[in-house]
Amino acid sequence: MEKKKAVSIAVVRRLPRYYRYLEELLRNNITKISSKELSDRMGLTASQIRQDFNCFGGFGQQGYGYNVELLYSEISEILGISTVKDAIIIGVGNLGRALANNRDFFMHGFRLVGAFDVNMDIVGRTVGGQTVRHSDELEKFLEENHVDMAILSVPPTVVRSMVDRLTACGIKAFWNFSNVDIRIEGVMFENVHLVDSLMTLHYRMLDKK
Amino acid sequence: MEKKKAVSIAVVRRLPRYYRYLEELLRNNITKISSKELSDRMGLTASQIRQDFNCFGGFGQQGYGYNVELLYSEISEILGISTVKDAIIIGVGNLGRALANNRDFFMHGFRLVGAFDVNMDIVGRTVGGQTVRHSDELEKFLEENHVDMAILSVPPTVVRSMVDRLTACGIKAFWNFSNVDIRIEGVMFENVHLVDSLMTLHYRMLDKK
DNA sequence: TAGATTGTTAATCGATTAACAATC
DNA sequence: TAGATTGTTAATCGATTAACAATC
Repeated sequence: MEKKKAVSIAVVRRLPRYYRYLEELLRNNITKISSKELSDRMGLTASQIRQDFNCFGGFGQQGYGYNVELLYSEISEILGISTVKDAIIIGVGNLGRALANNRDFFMHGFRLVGAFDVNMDIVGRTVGGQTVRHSDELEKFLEENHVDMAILSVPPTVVRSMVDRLTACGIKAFWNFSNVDIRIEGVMFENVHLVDSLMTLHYRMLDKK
Repeated sequence: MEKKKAVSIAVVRRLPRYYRYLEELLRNNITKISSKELSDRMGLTASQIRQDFNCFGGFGQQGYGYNVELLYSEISEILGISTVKDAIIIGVGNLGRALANNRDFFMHGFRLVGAFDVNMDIVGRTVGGQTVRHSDELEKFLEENHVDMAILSVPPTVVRSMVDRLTACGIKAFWNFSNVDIRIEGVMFENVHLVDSLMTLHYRMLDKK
């Protein structure tokens, strides 16, 4: 019925970027933009931009270009910004705290509904508007509350068992900062492997010289 | 002379992953592995693994497979782990502090040699073994010290001017957390756009249902 | 209407996968 | 030697770019 050949991951990963650039255009009161002009700003080809947008429908007008406001709202719609999903954070160390306290992360389709840690010095503190609970309470919490996604900022050694517990409770999406790859059928992992990113940069710096 | 057709970015981004998996094999005292076996563990094809390694040379042995220790040391060599580069961090808010204090990030080819912020509440504190300096001292510091790379964890509004100042002082590599894209000829940006990552996850979660 | 720019089909390019001869 | 598995060439697949007819 709504079959139209799945949108490739390459396209999906460009969507937030389009969203950002359109946001900026709006801020600057630019009402109209052509694929050529946008491609210059973003460092893409005009052709790619038109191809990308046409995965979702024809948002432009021949001879004119794209209406920025319309395009922005279409892309917001596609990204589903207005559909708020419930997230919890597991591991409230330095990184976890930074993530939980960053309002920016929770203005784009997610809200934080819980925070967990095993460290008794941290349990009871407040991060991102949530009182940190002990990880032992996880199963009980998940039984009583609706949660769509879990942020993983725990040490690599405990990730696997944590993911097992969470998936057992029905969690099917993870924003994973643990630098460990996990693949489970039907479960979605968005990995942010910071060490990998850093090593890639390092390699490219050597390469350059 | 050492011309052999540049290694594609897709391959480069897999290198740290190979490195991680090989590290784990070593930890488990596994001395030998075939491309097939590694491909099962990593969720790649054996063919891709052999292609990837052969961008850098033949590390295997027909009929046997790969010696884990040798392969690990070759990949370490390729990634240049032992060549330590000097990094500074600009912006020591929640995220900047988490990055600076994470020893893990500075055990893979980088060391932190300076930290800067404009907030007087933060200037003078210690993060990642460095006393936070005021950003006004940046140019003087860069004149007197060798710096290869700058970590950008400042608000989006000030990134551009900060990058301009840093590139004017000769910095040619950035680990960029600011969620702003900057492109400058001859300057390398490794972007970690956390909000983009989160929005991508959000989209994929909607898509699923 | 003429000019501009889209939507879309076709061509190209690059990356992944398959196949197999080389060889340990 | 026979079996296994690499290194490497060829085939396939998918994503990007180019081209152009449709149309505002």
